[in-house]
Amino acid sequence: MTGERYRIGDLAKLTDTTPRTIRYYEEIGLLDSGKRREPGTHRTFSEEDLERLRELLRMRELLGVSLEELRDLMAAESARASLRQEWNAGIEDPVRQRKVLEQAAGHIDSQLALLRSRRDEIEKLTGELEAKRRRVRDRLRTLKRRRVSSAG
Amino acid sequence: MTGERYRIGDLAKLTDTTPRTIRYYEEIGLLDSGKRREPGTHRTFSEEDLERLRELLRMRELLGVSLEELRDLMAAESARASLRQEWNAGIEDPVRQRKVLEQAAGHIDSQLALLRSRRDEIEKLTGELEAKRRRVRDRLRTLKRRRVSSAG
DNA sequence: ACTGATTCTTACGTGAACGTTAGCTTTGTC
DNA sequence: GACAAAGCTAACGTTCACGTAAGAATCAGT
Repeated sequence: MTGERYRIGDLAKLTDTTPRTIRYYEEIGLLDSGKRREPGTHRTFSEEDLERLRELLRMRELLGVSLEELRDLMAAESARASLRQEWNAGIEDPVRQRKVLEQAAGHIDSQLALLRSRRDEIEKLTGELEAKRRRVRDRLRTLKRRRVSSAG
Repeated sequence: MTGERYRIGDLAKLTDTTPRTIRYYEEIGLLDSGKRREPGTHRTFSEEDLERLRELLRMRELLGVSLEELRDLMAAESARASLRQEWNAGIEDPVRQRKVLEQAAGHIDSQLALLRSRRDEIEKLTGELEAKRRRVRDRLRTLKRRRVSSAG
């Protein structure tokens, strides 16, 4: 019922990072795996923790944002996580649920906006580069013709 | 005929950076403005230098690559620049030209490949996020219906 | 030629994101 | 319960990409 539990080294291998990175992310508040840990014991991670870490690394890699920006960006997951916790604890206040869900939706929207603007910039640059490549290829063709005509 | 010449401060304002950054880029070999500079004189930049710097900053911002990777990626511009120099100097060896142009085309292609893969990753993540947003919105709707029916 | 603004080189400082080391404790296995 | 493997905290080290400061030189306008 509780599912598998990963140790920090396993998690590191699964996400292709290092234990140090994971501890650091916890240190700056990107992961809260340490919160419900009994004092004097090792860290343990759930499947959800794994997914969150994967998304963190992906966003970071793709958008090149700082870890601080990332913390704000990923607030949606935290909200959903806290909701799930309350859910599991049996606290089912619909007003509170609405609030959390709306917050999550907002965060997801801002993530989407960022992704879209980034994609647009990339496509613009792609178009410019394609034009540049056409120019280079044109000049290569011109060069070939000239060689042929001078050789003929 | 030689066109305008910018001083480092002007260039910095035009590209929204600082003189320090420009000197640093020259220091690590991203810009070669210092090459043809008379000893004991200030740096001076051409329109082409401006364009190259703009592209550098753009690629860096968009792809989040390190300055070292950027140097390899932008080798196309260097090749084209060297070709133009030879051109202006009257050296018009078609074999050499072909080589340089083909090299430039190759570099542009690798830039394009990187941009495309990046765009694909972004679109994949976008799709996943949109699905997630739909799930959140569905739950919000469910929540609203429940409130209405319990109030009715 | 003077002068104020800009630039020069050299060198040390800085923040982010970890790497590495040291000494100790916890965990899985026989 | 012994023992190796992995994890823990605390602290210092490192790299990248510049920032900042100092003192001298150069440049643009008069």
